[in-house]
Amino acid sequence: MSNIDKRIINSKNAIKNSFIEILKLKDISKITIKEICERANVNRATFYAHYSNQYNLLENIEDELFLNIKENLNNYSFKFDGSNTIHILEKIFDYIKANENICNVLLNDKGDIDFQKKLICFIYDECFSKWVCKDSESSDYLYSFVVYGCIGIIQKWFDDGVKKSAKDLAVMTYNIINNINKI
Amino acid sequence: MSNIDKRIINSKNAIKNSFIEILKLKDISKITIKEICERANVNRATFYAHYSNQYNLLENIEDELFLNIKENLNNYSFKFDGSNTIHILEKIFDYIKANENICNVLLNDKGDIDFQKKLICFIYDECFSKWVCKDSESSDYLYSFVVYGCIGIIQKWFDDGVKKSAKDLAVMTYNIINNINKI
DNA sequence: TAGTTATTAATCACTGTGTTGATTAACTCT
DNA sequence: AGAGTTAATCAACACAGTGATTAATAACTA
Repeated sequence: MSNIDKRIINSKNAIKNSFIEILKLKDISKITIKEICERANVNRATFYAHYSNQYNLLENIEDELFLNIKENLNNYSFKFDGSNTIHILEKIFDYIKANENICNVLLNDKGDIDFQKKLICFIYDECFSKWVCKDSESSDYLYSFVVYGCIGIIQKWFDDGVKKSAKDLAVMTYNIINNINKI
Repeated sequence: MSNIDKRIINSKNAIKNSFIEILKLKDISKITIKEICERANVNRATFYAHYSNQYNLLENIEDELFLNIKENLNNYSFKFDGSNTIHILEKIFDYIKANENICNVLLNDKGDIDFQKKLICFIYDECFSKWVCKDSESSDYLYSFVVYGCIGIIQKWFDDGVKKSAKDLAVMTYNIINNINKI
């Protein structure tokens, strides 16, 4: 998995870009390998050399984005102790906004909810769960409620054309979650 | 669209049951018309006489469930004024639990999120929105948060094996939403 | 029971799949 | 810059599922 060869990089990028564009137009289940390759000007055999199908390709793109978001957070020297949750949220939303083209496809209401869940769980675990008291009876349900609620907020954000600033969204999200956790 | 002919009823039921069973095992995009028909002991041409594809079939099943839930609510003479929200929620959850076989497939985390959204929006609009004050600035985001949050609760319910009673779930849901709306 | 109609089995052309082996082109490393 | 490596291409392949169409048959309604 060296991937230093320029040909590999080029092919993979062409395939990914083609796929993202088609994903804006139709559901992943309706996308064929054939049309991905035609748009990417890449032979079908080349696709199969790198990916097994469109779902595996999506998985690769999602993993990449997830890593990038994590890496981006590491650039800041945050303490994940609840003292600056709003700032962490703001940085994450900033990154998403800065990479709107791909994030829109992955995080809007047509995107992969499993990936969104994974992402939100990571954020929530980092930002909130450590300092939120746990009532064992209904805490699992509350957790599920909040995680899905956050997915709803982000999807709404994209539905709105990403007009709201990252900071505003961070403050709003923080307030809602903070209020809930007082139950 | 008379559907009085027993042959039609039988064919459609066989197809639906077969489909639901297969849907427990794999994603809808991986399901072929061929295998639905083989399991249903129905000719492929019969399938196409009633449905255009697996997605159209799912749509039919979803519409049917949605109607049934609404009809079920009409059996009770509720006032939708916020005075008995918990009881309405309980009846809905009761119905879902009573029809667990099909509801599990449609409402779990592998189910169709668009349908779940439609269902929750209906419930929320009936039970809550009429008597909740609207702050125009962030109310849309709050709405999206709550709707998705409720989806999360129901999915968690199924993930848990539907052990919690409908009443408990209703009370819990009511408390969370009620608390949020005080923001 | 007569008349209607849903279902069936057997076709059809077509599209996309995943793989293969030989050829060509592009890259890396010294 | 050149040798050796390897990725990409191309054509061909068998295969599976699609959606539609036919005539024959079976099951229904009234």
